[in-house]
Amino acid sequence: MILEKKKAFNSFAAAKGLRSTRQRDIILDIFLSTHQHISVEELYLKVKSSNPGIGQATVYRTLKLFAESGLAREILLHDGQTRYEHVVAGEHHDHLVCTGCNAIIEFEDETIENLQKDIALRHGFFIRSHKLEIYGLCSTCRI
Amino acid sequence: MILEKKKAFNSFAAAKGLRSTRQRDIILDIFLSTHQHISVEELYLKVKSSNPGIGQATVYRTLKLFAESGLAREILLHDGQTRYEHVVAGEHHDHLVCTGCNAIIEFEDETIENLQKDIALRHGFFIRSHKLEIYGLCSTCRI
DNA sequence: CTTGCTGCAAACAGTTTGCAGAACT
DNA sequence: AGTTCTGCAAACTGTTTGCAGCAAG
Repeated sequence: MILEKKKAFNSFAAAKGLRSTRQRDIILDIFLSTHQHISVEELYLKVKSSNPGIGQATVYRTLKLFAESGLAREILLHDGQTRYEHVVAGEHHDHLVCTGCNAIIEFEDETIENLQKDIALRHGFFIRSHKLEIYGLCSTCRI
Repeated sequence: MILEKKKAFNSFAAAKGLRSTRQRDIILDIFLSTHQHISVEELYLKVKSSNPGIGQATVYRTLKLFAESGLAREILLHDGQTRYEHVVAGEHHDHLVCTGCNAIIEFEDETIENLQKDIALRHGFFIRSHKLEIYGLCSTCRI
């Protein structure tokens, strides 16, 4: 599945006339090996630890490309950092964000997705994407 | 209703031992007179036009107070500015955000709210607040 | 009179950009 | 060879903070 994602990005890159570079490969590998919701800074540190030569700006630029290619999605929480999560084709998950321990629990609910489509339809709105975040306390922190 | 909100803020201020100042009154008045989703910068410009002496830092600080008092809510869209919206007790609305013209359409859907409660229950999660944003093109921009 | 609040400017954090050299095709 | 990409550092943007003076209680 990681291989598929790499192929997907390569097609995107080819279609846009982008070059295949060592840095992009490395950053893609590391991004794909991470868990969800990594911040640019976190990813940059990971990248730097195995590849000290790679600059922060490249990581920023590359993540933007990933987002553009549909491989990743930018998410904004309330900590002042842009985070990126993996996009899994045909699947969309939303987040329960614990304000106690910052844990993020993912969930998916088809009914909610369908209701959103109804709402959009009612407003003549064409949906590109959406984001649902529920803030509160997880089972551990609520005690 | 504006008066009620002022009273609510004054109780909050009193409870926290905050002082009542000319600046906070002015900023509160202007905030309450605005429409939804105003950015700090926008509000600051409004404030400055009628009260040139008031500084930007005060506006930032005061809006944070409003959020803390439950009168306003911070929202993050993808334009790099923190915005504040009015909190209406017992009501919660979500947003359709047009990426074409930046229009924001509000909606409310009780079914979605209830589904969220179900999901939270299933995960042992205690909900404090939530945020649902649907991105796409509004009826004008999709043409 | 005491303490909190304000305005200013400087500091800050995250992100973007200009540019010269390196790397891909 | 011709372009795109990279790394660096500087620039930028939105926001926060330190501090001296001002104002509320």
